[in-house]
Amino acid sequence: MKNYYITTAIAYTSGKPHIGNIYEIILSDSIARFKRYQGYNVIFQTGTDEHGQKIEEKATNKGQTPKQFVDEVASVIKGLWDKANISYDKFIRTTDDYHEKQVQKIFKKLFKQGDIYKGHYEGWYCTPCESFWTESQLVDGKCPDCGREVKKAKEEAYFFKMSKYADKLVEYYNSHPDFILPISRKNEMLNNFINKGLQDLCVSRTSFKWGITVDFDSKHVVYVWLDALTNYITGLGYDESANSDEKFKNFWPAVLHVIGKDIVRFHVIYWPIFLMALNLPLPKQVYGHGWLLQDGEKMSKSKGNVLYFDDLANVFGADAVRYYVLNEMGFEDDGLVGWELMTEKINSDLANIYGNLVSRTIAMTNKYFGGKVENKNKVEDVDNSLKEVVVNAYDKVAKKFDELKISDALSEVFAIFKRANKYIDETCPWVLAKDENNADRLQTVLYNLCEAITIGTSLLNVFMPSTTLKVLKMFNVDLRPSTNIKNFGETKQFSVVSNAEVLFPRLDVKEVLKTADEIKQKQIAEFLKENKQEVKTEVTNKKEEPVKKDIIDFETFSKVELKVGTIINSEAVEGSVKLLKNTVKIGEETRTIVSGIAKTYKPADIIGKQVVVVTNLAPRKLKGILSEGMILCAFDEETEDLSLISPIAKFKDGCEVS
RNA sequence: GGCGGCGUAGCUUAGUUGGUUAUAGCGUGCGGUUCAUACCCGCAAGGUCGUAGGUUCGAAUCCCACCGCCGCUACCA
Repeated sequence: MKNYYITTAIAYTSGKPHIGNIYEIILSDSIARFKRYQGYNVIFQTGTDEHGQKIEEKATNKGQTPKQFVDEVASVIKGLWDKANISYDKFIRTTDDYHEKQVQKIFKKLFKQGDIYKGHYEGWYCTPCESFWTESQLVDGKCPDCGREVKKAKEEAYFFKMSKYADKLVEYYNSHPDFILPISRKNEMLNNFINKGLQDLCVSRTSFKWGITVDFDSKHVVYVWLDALTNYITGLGYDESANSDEKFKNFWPAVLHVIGKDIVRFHVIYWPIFLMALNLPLPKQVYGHGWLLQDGEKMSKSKGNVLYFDDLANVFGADAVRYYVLNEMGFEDDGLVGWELMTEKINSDLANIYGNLVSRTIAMTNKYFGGKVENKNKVEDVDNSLKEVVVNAYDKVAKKFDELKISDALSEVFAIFKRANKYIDETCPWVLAKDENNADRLQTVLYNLCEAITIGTSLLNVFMPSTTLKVLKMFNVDLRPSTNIKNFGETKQFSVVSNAEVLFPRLDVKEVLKTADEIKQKQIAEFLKENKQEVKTEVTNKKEEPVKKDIIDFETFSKVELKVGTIINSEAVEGSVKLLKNTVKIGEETRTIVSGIAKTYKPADIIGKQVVVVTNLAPRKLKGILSEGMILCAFDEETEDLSLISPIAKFKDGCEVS
């Protein structure tokens, strides 16, 4: 029997996951179930990523230890996974002791063999937040989290030599064209990272404590990706000193890592390189799926539009929600979720097509034959076109699974039910029932329907595990295994329940929206409670309006030093389209200021012009040139028109603007 | 700004070695049916295939330009 190891990304325990997060788990679950159905020996692993500064902070705010905090969240997550009927074989937590131990060993090994070295992390440091930011992360040259001043700082840190393995990585990409799916992601990685030269990755932190300690240098904590990514091997019982479990030996490398498109980079660059350094085989495939968007926008608590699996499942049922997300998300694109969309889709596919088919078939079997039918072999031409669809379904579904086109696989299954509904119309059982002479033909027709439903439902099981078992029970048959899923006529006799339970009741959109609104109000209320008076405006403004900046007092404003200056020289910055390097005379001093105005102004246009300069702005390097200040401009967001701001009258350089 | 992708019916979307009348689902309209969860089946309407050029006997498909949207990334102070 062949082994198949599939993983999801591990969920970050900073809060309750929303429907978009759990989509990935449902997707992986249906793949894992299908592989088991095909006879593979499957290990399906999921779990939680529990370290990091953010969690440390959240715990502190709640007056808990980080461990208490993650224990709570992890159990919420596990509960959700269970509610969604996720058939994981292994649920790993990065706080599990065997994981922590191996991460420490791995870190030490990589350090000893020289892949990890000690250096300095240079960046902009925000003291109150205790965090480092890169130049590009800064907002207005300030801390993106709290908006306060940052200063250049150095922190001792460990780095991983990425570039050492770049060639080998590219080689692997080339020899495994399906390694990264969808293919567009691969090009992004090559163009943006690998071809431009890989930067060494910082793999330790000293700015917070909640993580796995570097055991030979306890000031340091292993940085998140080295910690989190290794879960894929530690979960199988990997041991750095060659005492790995049998499970690891049999199941590594993973056949498939299912992840969100936002973390592709970590899985197709850093993770393979870590594995190379450990001298382990690389995973066969990494699939970066799209996102579920709430009516086209990202979910946000402050808008009250975050959809949670349990809320949805309470309205539609867990299987119906699974059906919706699996059907909605394509292979490459993002998908849409929303209460109205879900109601419509579930009504049309599950209630009308599938549920109603089961219902009418059972009703007729009871009405005409007291609930028992067998194959009387009174065959007509129409039967064959029904059978053809049913018998071919399995191969089609399997092919779609191989291509990871899961929503297409689902459509192939539904083709059976659609064909069966048509078959009823073609055969008109209620007409046959009027003539005793047609009894055998009528029974054959109903038998064919029961058999088609049995096969279709067996295939549907990997998508909707619980409802499908209910249906099979209603027909008093077992799930048809893959070994004879193509044998139409396998069942000798059907003996159906006398009263078919309604599997998927039709839902009224208005009723659903009423419930949705209640949930939304509750969510907003909770959000406001958590965040007190903050961001109230965000809640009421549904449409994106230009962000109004906060009112500042005079004192804050007067911190900004503005002066009149004259541009005495200006030249284009080599290799840049937008930037001009200007020399500005401000009173006695002259400064170099780089500005993004080259689209509007040529150097000759502005030499000699007077401008207003922010003179106490932290210097910043742009395209390698140190820019000491900022020249004020008016800017039209829509037209991208731009104009320098000058004093109306010729003025003395160096004068203050206030 | 760089690299990549996309733009097809009201909505979601199929469609490359260029080749009769350009898919399919939802929604809409009409008809049929009554076993069924007012469901199912059939038919129809609806498209200048983003815009404007070019190559060709022939372009949704290939080429060029432009407009719009998206992804990654960057020097957007």
